[in-house]
Amino acid sequence: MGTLSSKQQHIIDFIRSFLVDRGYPPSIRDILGGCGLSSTSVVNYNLTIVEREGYIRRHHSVSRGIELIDRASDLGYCLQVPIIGQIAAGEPIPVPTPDTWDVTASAETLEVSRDLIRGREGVYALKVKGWSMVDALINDGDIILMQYVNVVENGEMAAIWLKAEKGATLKKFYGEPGRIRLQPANSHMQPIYAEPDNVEIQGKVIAVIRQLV
Amino acid sequence: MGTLSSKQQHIIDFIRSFLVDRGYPPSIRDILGGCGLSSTSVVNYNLTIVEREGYIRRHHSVSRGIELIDRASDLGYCLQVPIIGQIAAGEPIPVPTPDTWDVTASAETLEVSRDLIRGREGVYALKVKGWSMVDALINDGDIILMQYVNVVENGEMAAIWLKAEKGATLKKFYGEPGRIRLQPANSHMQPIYAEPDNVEIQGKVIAVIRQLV
DNA sequence: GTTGTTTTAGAACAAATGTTCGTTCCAGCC
DNA sequence: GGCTGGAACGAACATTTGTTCTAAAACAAC
Repeated sequence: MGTLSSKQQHIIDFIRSFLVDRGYPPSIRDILGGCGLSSTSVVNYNLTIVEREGYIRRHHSVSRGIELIDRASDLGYCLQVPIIGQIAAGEPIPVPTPDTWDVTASAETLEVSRDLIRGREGVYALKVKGWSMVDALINDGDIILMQYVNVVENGEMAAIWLKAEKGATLKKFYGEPGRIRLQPANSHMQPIYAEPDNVEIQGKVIAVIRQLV
Repeated sequence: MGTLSSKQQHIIDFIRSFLVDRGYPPSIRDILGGCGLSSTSVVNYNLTIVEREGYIRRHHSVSRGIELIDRASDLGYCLQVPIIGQIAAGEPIPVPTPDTWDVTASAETLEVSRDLIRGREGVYALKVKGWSMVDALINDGDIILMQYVNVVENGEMAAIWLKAEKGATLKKFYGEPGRIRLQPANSHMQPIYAEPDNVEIQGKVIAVIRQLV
C-alpha cells in the first residue's frame, strides 16, 4: 500500500463513514459533495489512484461499486450483545427474557468481535459487582459474556444459583456421584460441594473482558 | 418484525451474502438474477414487503440503496490487533517493531471491537503463559491488550521488566519517593518494592480477554 | 522563460438502475 | 360463474450514476 495525498485520505475516510452511516457505498457525486470537490472527474481521478494503491476495489460500470479494502472490511463486523444486568454475591442474576435479547431495546450493549461469540445463540453480558469472584480470577468491574444454557459439561465455568444460600457464584462445574463439586478457577482455593437439588445453572461463561484505564 | 414468505427470506439471505461477498448492496436486477425471479417489479414488490416488516431500509431513487437492518450492520467494524508473542515469568516480553504492527504480516491476530481500543495507537496483544500473574487476576491462556508506552500514571497496570531479576511481570505501578511500588491487582497479595533503576516499563495493559470453553 | 507531468473543470454521453403502470394469473369465496 | 385481493409479468420511462474527452490550471524541473 502506497502513500496517499490528504485529499485521497479524506476520500477514504468519507467512504468509510458513509458506509457505516448508510449501509451502502457512496456514488461519485456523493463523494464530490461530501469532500467538497468540484468535479466528478476529480473524484474519479483520485479514486483510480486510491484503487491503484490498494485501499479500495472498484467494480466498473456498477453504481456505487466501491469496495473498501482494509482491516475493517477484511474481517467483517462486530456483534452487539445486551448487557442485561450485573452479578454480585448474594443477588440473583437477572434472567434473560425475549425482550432483553432485542439489542436495540436494551439500555446497554457491548460490542464484541465475532470470534468471541463463535456463532453461539443466546449470548448476553453481565457486569461484575464486588470482589466475590476473585477466586475465579474475576474482578470488580469485569464484564462476563454468558451463554444461556441449563446444562453444562464437566469443567465448564458456569453461573450457579445456590438455592439454599440464595447466592449466585461463578465456578467450574463438576458433577460427581451424589454431589456437585464447584471448583474455583484459582487453584489455591478449596472447592465447594453442593447437593444436586440445591444448584441451578443459569448460564455458562464463555469469556471475561476486563477493561483498564 | 413480521413473518416473511420463503421467497422473501431468500431475498434477505441473498442480499446479505451479496453484501459480504462484494462489499456493496445488490441492485434490483442483481436480486432478480440471484434469486431466480422473473421481473424487476416482482423484486420491487417483495422488497417493499420486506421493508415494511422491518428487515431492510430502502433509500428511494438511490442505486443499490438497500440497507440491511440487523445486528451485524447495526454497528461498526472490528479492528485487528497483532498478537506479537507471549508473556511468561522470567522471559522478556517481545518488543514490538514496525514490522509487527503490520497486521497482514503478523502470524496471529486478534479481532477486537473498537471500544476496547478507543482510538489508541500502538496497541498489541500478548498471550499469557503460566500462572505467574494470578495475583493480577490474569490466568494462563488469557490475552492481554497492551499499548506501547514508556511512562505510565500511578495506579495503571503495566508490563514491567525487572532488570536484576530478569523477569517480566504485570503489576500496578506506583512511583514513591526513592522507590517504586509494584502492587498486585489482588488485594490479598503484598506489594513489591523496586529501585527506579531496576524497572523498565514495556507497555501498559488496557484490557484483558479470557476466552473459555 | 520552456517543458512535461499532475491535477482540476465542465460538459456530454451511455449504461445502470429504480419506478410505474396496465395486464395477467390464481386461489379463495360468495 | 363472477368477484376480489395478492402476486407476478413485462415493457416503457425517468433518474441516477459511471465514463470519457478536451481544455485549462497548477506545479515542478530545468
